[in-house]
Amino acid sequence: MAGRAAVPEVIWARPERTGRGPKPAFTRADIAAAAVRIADAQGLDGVTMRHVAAELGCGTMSLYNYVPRKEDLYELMIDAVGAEHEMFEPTGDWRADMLRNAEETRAIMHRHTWVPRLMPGVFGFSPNTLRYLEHCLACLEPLDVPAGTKTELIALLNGVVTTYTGNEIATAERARAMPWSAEEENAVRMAYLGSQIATGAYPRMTAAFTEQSGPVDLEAVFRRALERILDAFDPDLR
Amino acid sequence: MAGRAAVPEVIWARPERTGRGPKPAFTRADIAAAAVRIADAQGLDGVTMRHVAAELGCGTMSLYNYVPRKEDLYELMIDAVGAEHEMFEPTGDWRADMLRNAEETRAIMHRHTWVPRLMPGVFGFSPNTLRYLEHCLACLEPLDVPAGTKTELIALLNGVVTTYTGNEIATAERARAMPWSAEEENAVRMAYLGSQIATGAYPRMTAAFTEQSGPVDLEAVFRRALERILDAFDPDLR
DNA sequence: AGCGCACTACGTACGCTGTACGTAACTAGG
DNA sequence: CCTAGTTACGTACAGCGTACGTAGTGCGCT
Repeated sequence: MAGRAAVPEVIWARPERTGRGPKPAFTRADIAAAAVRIADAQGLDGVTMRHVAAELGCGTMSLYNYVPRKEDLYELMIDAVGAEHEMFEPTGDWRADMLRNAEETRAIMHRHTWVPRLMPGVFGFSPNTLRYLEHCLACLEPLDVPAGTKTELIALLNGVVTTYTGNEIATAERARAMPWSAEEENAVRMAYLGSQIATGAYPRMTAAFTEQSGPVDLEAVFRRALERILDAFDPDLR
Repeated sequence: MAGRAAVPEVIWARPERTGRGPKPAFTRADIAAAAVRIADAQGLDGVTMRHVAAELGCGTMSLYNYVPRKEDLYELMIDAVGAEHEMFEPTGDWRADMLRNAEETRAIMHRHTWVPRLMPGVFGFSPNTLRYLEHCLACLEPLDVPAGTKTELIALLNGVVTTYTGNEIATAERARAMPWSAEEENAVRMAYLGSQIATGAYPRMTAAFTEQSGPVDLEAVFRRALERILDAFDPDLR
């Protein structure tokens, strides 16, 4: 009856230390940093409670004193890389500022390629997430639309950045970590795609594929997508 | 040296049966259907090789005759639900047609709530994915832009649909499956958010939050996002 | 016709995961 | 000073993906 309550927890709401008992050996930041280090070096699958504990030099189960569930560890990681955002002074040009924010997010994801895989699952408003949102709203100050619309712009832009950069990274990662080379992988997939196209069942796709010359420039596609989204919110263009 | 080659495989390129030996007990469609049934009933985490095999009534390792890696099972699943797309006759109104496609994708995802979680990882061009792309291109026939731009439109739209519907589902799922109620969860999160806002560190967020009255209508936000993206590609609006 | 081999079927086993639980050491508050 | 709340962490368990070995089956070739 007086057992531990089955109550939801937001890790950010839980105090970092409580005063009684031995002093905690680590801070939350230590733990996040260790997990990020592992994820950067070995990929997200290397982030296990055992590995993080070993990286910190403590027993596996000691981690659970700081992080009640593994999911919370992920939340710590996302918050940690959120600190890498440069919260620059808004210039007054909201389009340029938001583009800069987007490019920076993309750069962070390329530094920490596990971020896009983690983003969808992480929901909480961590401290650095809140700081970033506030910064985006500051950049959007000159934009004369309701606050709700600004929120929608930020969400749409962030979603697209995550999706696109995630794709870029997935494409690049498939090369690494596989026992075969990127060329082989591509060759096999393209051979299959070619065989499908050759059946004539997909005439329009065939046209689209043969029309394009050379490999797709993913970065250019990304930037065009950003511009288009900004266009869609720009009152000067309607 | 003459061991099994470490060569990439596209499951769709691998023939479904080869004529020699005993007849396979299942088709790929059987397996996909079983996996989808489990995922619908128990969630994606219920989809394990053991469970799928049990659902089919065969030994766990027999599954590996049909599906070399679990990842391929996921690809089968995505392809299976792709068959639920209605490939209607294009009306000539590309905006309306693409909106219909997007809404249908959203409906499919709400029927199979595990799809958004799986989408980012699945890369291959499965038969039904190809059919759907072809159908989208057919819908975009009246749109007078280069083929590459059409592809970008489709990708952007699909990405947004996945992201938004994934969010809708994640929000709804958090209520289920948790040992606490959605109200409790929300209360705790909102209490934390309120405490953060109360610090005054995020004035613009505070304004945005207090300005809005009532809960956010996620579906309306979704539809606005779609319209904006279509706007961005509409030559009649530039 | 009959042999051989490619294929299906599947039990066992291994290394790994998240984490529940119990116990020992430690320190701040009453 | 005592005691209650913490930290620390070893052990244990259920479950995962899948490598490997063996037995049975039936098509294709000689």
